[in-house]
Amino acid sequence: MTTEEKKEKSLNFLEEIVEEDVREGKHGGRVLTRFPPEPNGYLHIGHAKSICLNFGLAKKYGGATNLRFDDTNPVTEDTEYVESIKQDVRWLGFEWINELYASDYFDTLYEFATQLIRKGLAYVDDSSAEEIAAMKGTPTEPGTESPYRNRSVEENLDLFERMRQGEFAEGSRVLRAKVDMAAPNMHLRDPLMYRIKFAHHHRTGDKWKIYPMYDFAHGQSDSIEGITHSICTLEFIPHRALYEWFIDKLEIFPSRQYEFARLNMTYTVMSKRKLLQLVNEKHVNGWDDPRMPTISGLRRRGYTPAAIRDFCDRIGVAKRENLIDVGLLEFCIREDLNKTALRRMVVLDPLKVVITNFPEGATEICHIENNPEDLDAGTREVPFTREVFIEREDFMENPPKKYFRLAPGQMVRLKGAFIVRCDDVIKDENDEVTEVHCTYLENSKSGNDTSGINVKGTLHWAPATNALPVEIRLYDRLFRVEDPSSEEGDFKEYINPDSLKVITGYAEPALREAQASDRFQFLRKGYFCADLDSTPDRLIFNRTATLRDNWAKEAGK
RNA sequence: UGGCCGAUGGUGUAAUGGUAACACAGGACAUUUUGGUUGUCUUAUUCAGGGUUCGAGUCCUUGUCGGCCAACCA
Repeated sequence: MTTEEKKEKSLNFLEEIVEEDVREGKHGGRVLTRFPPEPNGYLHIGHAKSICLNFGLAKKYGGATNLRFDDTNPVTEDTEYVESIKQDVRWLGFEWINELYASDYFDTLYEFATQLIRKGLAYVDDSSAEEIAAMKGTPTEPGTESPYRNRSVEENLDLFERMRQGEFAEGSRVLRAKVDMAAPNMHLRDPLMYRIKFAHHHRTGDKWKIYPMYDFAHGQSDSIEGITHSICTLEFIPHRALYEWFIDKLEIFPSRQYEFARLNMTYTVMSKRKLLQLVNEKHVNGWDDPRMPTISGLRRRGYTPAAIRDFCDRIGVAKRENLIDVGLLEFCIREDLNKTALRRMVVLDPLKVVITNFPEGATEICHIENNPEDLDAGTREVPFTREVFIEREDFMENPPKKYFRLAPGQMVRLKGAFIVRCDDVIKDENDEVTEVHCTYLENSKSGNDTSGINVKGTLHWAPATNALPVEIRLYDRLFRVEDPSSEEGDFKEYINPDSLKVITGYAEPALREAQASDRFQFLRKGYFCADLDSTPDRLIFNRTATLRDNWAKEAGK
């Protein structure tokens, strides 16, 4: 992209805000963002949108980005997730300036809380969870004040300190902010700041018996780090008033929160809870199952970081709810791989073709380009023999009009080799075609074709004699419906039972070299990626995406 | 029936008071030794009514529709 084109692309609303802040010299023109995952699950494509936004915004305006783990709830969080998150962010191509943890601030946060108590803005409440919920009121009715709301500063300080010491049972007391029990915004009705939990924390161990809530951790963490623009999703809009209340009362660095609409995508689910369920209930084979919308799933499926970044760029950023067509993601990976993936020929559903006029035992070496989009990728050798496999669907005994493939009396080119004509069809007792007999045109070899014959169709093929069997995993969308979450009943009822088909394909010899995570275009079949479990003795390929298929559309009409 | 956020082609995103743009998807044609790629063309009176204005997708107002908010989750 030239600078001129870049300049012409209009800014999204967050870029406008940051650009104006920089122009006005807010915070001395400094921009610091943060990506704040909770380490309780794997990152998905929706997080990728947030990552691209946070890191992209900072980079564009000369700033930097912190990676901060929002680890304030020890019962759901784990270091396993910390590691996967770091790996995924790096794989996407981003580097943080600081690796931080909300738990690093537990001491400071405790001090902040006592400040609020001293100011008469926080109190220890002995009510039970049920009582607190009942006193909260409803969106249309104001709440009622807790009987513990007006304890003295001294008593609150004492009780809070004893909560920290672990003197009280879990759930017996909480620390609440004293805001406004009648506020129309429910989050302002004396929100909880701290709860008692005797849980082991993945970083602070057993040091703490009390843990801060999101609302008393996130904004303060932003402020401590000097985050200038704290970007989150729409559901946090009602939290913003509280975010600002704490910063105001504590008189700390004024980070600002901005909200954008999270990514939703067709034929999948995006909530961590639902993804966890798919994993736990074995509907998929783990977080990195290639059908999952997780970063690790997409990676295993064969997606490239560049394609995912391009996708995030194309979907844009706004504040309205959206449901992005998964077809756009597929477009992005096809566009990337079309330019870079080496071509190989693999027959997924073999039909034997005997070239009756080709000498038995003979081999004709064909030199075929590795990538027509990139001639620097060179060529490879493919041995042509008397017996080859073609795709079963590439032959029809009684073809419809406009069928350019093999049929009795019809001619096609075998890619990079010869033109062949179908002379005979061999069938078994069930009337199933078992073999097709052809003759080849000796003077039609690719590169020095003097036959003068032009054929409409070119088929991929593989030599049958020393065919290389490979395992192929054909992935399809995980759900049968566009938006499983909005359907009646349990979203799992809409799982696509055919989302994975495992077959054996027959490959040309050059594929033998494939290493795990190598990506290829299997000619006319799609993009495939050697699976993590693939070995030289047992090659396994995951289908990343099919090719566009205009014939399938035409035939389906 | 409280508060907040939003509404532009099938899907997304733009147009920042001056006559709806771009991408994907869909359709048509051309090119092609991948029915791939590529190229050209094509698909909208901006949720509805009222108002301000010479002029409104944009501002005001009312309504409609959608989303979010009453976890000791984040």
